[in-house]
Amino acid sequence: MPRTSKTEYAVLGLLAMQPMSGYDIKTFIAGSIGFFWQESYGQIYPALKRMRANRLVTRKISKQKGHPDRHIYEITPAGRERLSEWLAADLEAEPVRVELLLKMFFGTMAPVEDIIRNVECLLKQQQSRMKIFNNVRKHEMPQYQDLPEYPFWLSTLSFGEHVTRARIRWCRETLAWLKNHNRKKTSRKIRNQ
Amino acid sequence: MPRTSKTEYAVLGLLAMQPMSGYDIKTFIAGSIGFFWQESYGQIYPALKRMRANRLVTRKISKQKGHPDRHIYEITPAGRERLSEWLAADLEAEPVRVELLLKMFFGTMAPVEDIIRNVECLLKQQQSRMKIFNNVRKHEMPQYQDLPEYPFWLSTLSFGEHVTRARIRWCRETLAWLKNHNRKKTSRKIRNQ
DNA sequence: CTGATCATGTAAAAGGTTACATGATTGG
DNA sequence: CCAATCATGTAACCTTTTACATGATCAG
Repeated sequence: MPRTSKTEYAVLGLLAMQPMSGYDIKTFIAGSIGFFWQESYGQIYPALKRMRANRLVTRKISKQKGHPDRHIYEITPAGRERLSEWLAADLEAEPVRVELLLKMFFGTMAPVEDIIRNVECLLKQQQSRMKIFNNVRKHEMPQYQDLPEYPFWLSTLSFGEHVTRARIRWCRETLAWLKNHNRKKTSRKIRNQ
Repeated sequence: MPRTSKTEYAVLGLLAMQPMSGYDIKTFIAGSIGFFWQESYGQIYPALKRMRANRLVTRKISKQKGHPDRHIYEITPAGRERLSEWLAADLEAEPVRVELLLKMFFGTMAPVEDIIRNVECLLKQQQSRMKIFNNVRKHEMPQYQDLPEYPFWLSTLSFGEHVTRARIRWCRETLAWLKNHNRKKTSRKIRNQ
């Protein structure tokens, strides 16, 4: 089991759905799995090159007038094999880095207002995420209802909703005590004057 | 506002608590913020070197018998300034990559058993995380109760609990339908024989 | 006429992990 | 006696982002 980069698995998976160009892959990712996975051209094109050299994909060139040629990549049986191996393999624990929690941990080193602003910032990020999820669930998901992929796609959305909801709740709770904390300090200051 | 690497902020924050060696920093991180932040020696030592060159920290050498000398780093006023700037700065949106969701998205390309195993794997990871949180909350946190840092440290723990609980719930829900899905397919197979 | 979209890629830089090199002490 | 702990750091490697280079078309 050769340890291929995760980018290659993402690309193989998409190509297993249908043949695509590097450009298509980028656009497709942004419009579907973008909320939990992203890739840049600097990753996609070299990955396609490597995988072609390793016979996991083949390439066809489709000429166009005006626009540059499209390089269409197709997955090979060896590519599907590699994809299956990865899908069957056990999940490794992923390291996480949450910058806001680092700031919270050092919370006493800054004015409470700064920490409040940071938590509010996370809250806004998560709320706008939630709005997107709501929209996708109502207006985009129904069109896939009859595909066999539908329940799997829905489950990725559901994961996003669960985690985002949890983060929003934490932000609200945290803001409540931070503001209380702030109020107490302020009134103490006033008393001391 | 020069954009320093996040490692430097983590290190500055720890040094603002007390002077430490690179080794101490590594050990401290593992035993406190390890669940949302990790650093390797390959990051810490070069960061200390850079920051010393930039006068954000100073170094004292403490001789020991038997063991190698300890290089104790102390934060400077310029270092505290840099730390404050970061604490006050707005949070940037962080890109995320969740490998399990990538697998879920391609769920129809693998036997359901493989997907089930993956979700169970995540569930186990999250459950063992939750056990650690429970332990920390009951047996480690109380000793810090009177420190001004206490509520901030507790809030980082609470974040972990919220998100982990959400992920555990998602795993349970997802396993329920995956197993149902599997049962239906199996019985169909049996009928077709 | 200006900026977005279509379309390919490369190169440099940043960020991070793992392995290496060194070597005494301490606990099982 | 062997493995872990203490303690410093570097080097090679892998991954990822951002900037660059090129250039036509199309919508406002």
